[in-house]
Amino acid sequence: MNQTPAAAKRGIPSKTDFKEWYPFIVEAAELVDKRYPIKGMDVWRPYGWKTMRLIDDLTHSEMERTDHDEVNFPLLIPEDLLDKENRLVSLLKAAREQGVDPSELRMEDEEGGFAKEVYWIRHAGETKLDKPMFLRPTSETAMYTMFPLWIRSHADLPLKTYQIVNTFRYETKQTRSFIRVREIHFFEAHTAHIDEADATRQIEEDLEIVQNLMNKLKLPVLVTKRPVWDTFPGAWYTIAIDVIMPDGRTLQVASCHHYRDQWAKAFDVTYESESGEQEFVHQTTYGMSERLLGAIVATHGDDQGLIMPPSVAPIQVVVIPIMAKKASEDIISEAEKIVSKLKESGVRARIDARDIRPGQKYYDWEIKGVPLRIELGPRDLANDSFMCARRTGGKESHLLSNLVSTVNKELDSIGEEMSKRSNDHFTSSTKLLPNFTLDGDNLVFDESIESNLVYEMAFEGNDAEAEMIEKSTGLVFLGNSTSKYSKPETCVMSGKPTHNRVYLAKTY
RNA sequence: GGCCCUGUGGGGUAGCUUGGUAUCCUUGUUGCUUUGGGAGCCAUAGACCCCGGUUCAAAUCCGGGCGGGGCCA
Repeated sequence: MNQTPAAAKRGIPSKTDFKEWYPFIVEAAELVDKRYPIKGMDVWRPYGWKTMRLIDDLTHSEMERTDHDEVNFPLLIPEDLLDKENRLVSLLKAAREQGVDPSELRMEDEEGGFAKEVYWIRHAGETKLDKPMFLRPTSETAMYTMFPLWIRSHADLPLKTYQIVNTFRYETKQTRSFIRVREIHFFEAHTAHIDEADATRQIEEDLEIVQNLMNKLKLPVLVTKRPVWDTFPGAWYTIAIDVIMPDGRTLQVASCHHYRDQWAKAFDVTYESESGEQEFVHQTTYGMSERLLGAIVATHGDDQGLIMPPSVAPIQVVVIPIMAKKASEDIISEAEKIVSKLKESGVRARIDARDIRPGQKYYDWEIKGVPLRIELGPRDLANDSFMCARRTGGKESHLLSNLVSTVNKELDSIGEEMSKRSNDHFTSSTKLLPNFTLDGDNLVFDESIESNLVYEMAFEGNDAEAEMIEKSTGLVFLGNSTSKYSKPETCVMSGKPTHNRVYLAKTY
């Protein structure tokens, strides 16, 4: 592909070569430093960490809005609690495979859950620990050990908690910054409810929160109920939120689990109802991670570097003084005034007064994706104006007297342009599954299946039919979309009328 | 989980087949020049992943570890 001179200068690969582009850009924009010598554990650099903190801020305020309380649990969990979880997961898995009610099965010791991907602590100094501990891969077991102590009566419900902490999973697969890591920057909300219906309402609230966040981050998403065979065994059902990456593969950026009372039974989380009975609570969880940042990088970036959504850009406006030999002090002091005015009005702005050529500065801030650049030189000063260059393209002069309102308008229009671009990509990446004929267990398609697209179809078939589709296309079922067909469509396999809109994709 | 490839200044690379003096670009620093509104030039700094083996001699060959990348289930 053609590279612009700017991209060639910095050695940025073309975004069409996403496998090269992504790892290059996360380091070149100084989000992370991958040179730390442990696989899957990158160092967050200030610019990347600030961005993540701003994303977390959006999460915090959504949690606040919906009356969740923040907690902070220990990183270490004793071994016996994992056994408890594993027994539960094995039991539920077995029940699902045999198609029976979990309560009819006995709990047996069997490997399951996260057992194979946890980091163990077996020594303290030279001393072997009597009770080994592990680093949390997620906090269900830690939290549900405490929930019974906190929940006594129906008046204690609903209990809505969350935390943003690091969790650890020993990934054996290839790791990728933000997308697959071993130390995860994890958001997890855990709630307990009086009954199944109230837990279901919680899931609905979670999905509303997801929509609010994604609107701010300018990320269009697929919301699907995962197929049974792909649901976490501890969950009754899972709703997942996926972003379509530039190569057409999907990335799961959030998920909500409805646990019903399955975990409550394993951890004995009960409350006394109004009628004085001991009842099990119904629980949900909602999780997200730095994958959100990965999705932002991948979705919005271009051949020149990142483009940060104004809502989470650590620097929304950078002011570049264009010096002239005689007037440079005037120009710098005027540029500083602009920055402080913007800061007062709540805009994240900074000056770049380094003694290097302006062109170099432009490259630096473009690669970091600063949405708006203000240039201030002698010509502008003479006209009481400033130059405004959008990272999404375009550059105009505006009057200094309208500084704050102009900047806010420009930031809004950058956000709109980003939405438009990401929606266009989303729309053009989704296609109806082509017609096919059956040849034994194999589907023969009229048109070839593109690996860089997400396919949509009406589906009401069984697991065997789903497997045939997966094998023939090389894609996997994301699940049933939460936005169903308004009128019944014909199932591609069984021919039955159905409202189920199903998505197929290659996944990360 | 299985198989394959790979590791050279801060970043990207040549050299490895056939063992002996490490190449070029970029970045950093310094200086010059330029109409400081997306320049050019001088000088300078900086590297063979780690441990072991073979050898007079290892970036190069062999083994292991760690790191990186790819493919399959």
